[in-house]
Amino acid sequence: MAGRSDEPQVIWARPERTGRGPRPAYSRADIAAAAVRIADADGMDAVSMRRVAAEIGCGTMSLYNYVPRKVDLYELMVDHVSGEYDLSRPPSGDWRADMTYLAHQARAIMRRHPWVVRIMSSVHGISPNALRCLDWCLAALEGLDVPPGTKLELFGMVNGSVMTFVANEQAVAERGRSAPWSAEREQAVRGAYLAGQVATGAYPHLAALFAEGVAPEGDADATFDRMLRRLLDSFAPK
Amino acid sequence: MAGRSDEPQVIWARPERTGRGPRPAYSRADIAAAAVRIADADGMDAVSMRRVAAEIGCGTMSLYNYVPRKVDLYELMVDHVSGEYDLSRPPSGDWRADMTYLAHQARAIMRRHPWVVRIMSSVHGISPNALRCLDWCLAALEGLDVPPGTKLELFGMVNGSVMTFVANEQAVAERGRSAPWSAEREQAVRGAYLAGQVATGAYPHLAALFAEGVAPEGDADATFDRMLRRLLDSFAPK
DNA sequence: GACTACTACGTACGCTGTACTTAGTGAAGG
DNA sequence: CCTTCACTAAGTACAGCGTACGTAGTAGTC
Repeated sequence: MAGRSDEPQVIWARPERTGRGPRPAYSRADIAAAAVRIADADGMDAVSMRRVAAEIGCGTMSLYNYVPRKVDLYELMVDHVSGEYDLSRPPSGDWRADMTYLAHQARAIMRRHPWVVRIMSSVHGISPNALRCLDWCLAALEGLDVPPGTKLELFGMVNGSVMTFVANEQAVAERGRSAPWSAEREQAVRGAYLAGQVATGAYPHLAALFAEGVAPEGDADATFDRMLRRLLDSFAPK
Repeated sequence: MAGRSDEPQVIWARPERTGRGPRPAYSRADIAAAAVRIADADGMDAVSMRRVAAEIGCGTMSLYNYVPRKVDLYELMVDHVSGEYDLSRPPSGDWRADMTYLAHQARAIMRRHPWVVRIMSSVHGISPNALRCLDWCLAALEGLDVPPGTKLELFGMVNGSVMTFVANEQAVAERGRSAPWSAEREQAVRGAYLAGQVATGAYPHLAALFAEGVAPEGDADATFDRMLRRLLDSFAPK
């Protein structure tokens, strides 16, 4: 019977193996890896239960023995790529540097697996690799003299801000990719629309910004670091 | 023919009425209102093209004359609720207070329409009401002496952070709602799982946090304001 | 009045998540 | 050792999705 209703809702609270009956043919790691492979190759929309089952080589419904619901598959996927954090070296003692190190890795992971940002919000954040990451973070913040709750807030805000930032980056990058014509053409249409709206006079301050020639916003990496530095400073103003 | 491929990808760049042919029977506002009504009542998953079409009283495929793709419906929905921002009074002159005012409204809107956070990331942010909001924000930031690009960054970070915060709030609230048993039971299972993981000794610093008795995190409103204050301070440290 | 862009609508296709059923397997308890 | 039964594996089926496409009718433009 698939998806028993007296099971915990969180997949991590389910033991992977109960010890009774035949040995499961696949591991959670196998399944996660397969799903990640599909998402990397063909995008998140290509990740269906059927497709993942086919990828690991079992029947569609057999997959439900391992993954009771689709969202649990998301859990596995996010945990799997969270394993890409390199936390082998212990924190340096400079918590700002350590948090920056962590944030840069988070951004790198999200760039390597763009689909992560789409499913991250539906994930519980208590998967093994999430806890591993949190623990390293707490170690890094040992020297920071703030209440424990604030450390969790810091962790959450850094993660959230990185996600928001990358989501914006992706949105900008995506703008044209799906256009039937070239990206430039679509960008031009957007620009023309915006210019038209501004020209109506309904948005005077936005018009002023445009007239002033809004900054070319420079390097994305620089903007990212600036954002991050601001955020960290806000927790311990010097 | 529905969904012509030589049309702009952004619905806002499409005129609502071209002047040729029969007068459209419905307006974008009608459609947006209908979709919002459904989402408010039965959740985002209930918002399908069929259901929206039925709600406004037309055939399913007729809706595609107004809304070429599903994501465009999202645009209409987000713009519609963005109309709930009260920007009737001009900015006060105190940009921190004004941004706080804006952020509180954003949070209120997302609490009134929980589904917004799920679709907000797939939206372009150049809808009429988004521009109206941005313009008010720019007016509020007139007194802040930073480059124009930084003002846009501030707007983006505030919006993004509010979204992240509310998404977390919702995730916590949702944790138990979908459980077959009571929310407490599920919470207990989660807690037991976490305790078990911590007890393995794999997460020493997390264990220390638990042992120390992690702060009960107090009022969510207070946490929100603290987060916001930090963010604003990070743009203009006093 | 002819033309033509537009609205309106129904049918149909391929896909989704997953409830339910049946059969077989192998470790645990007596 | 043998019975028991929780477990794995798989297939079938269903309700619903987004939307491509074709057809018919309508109302502004030349």
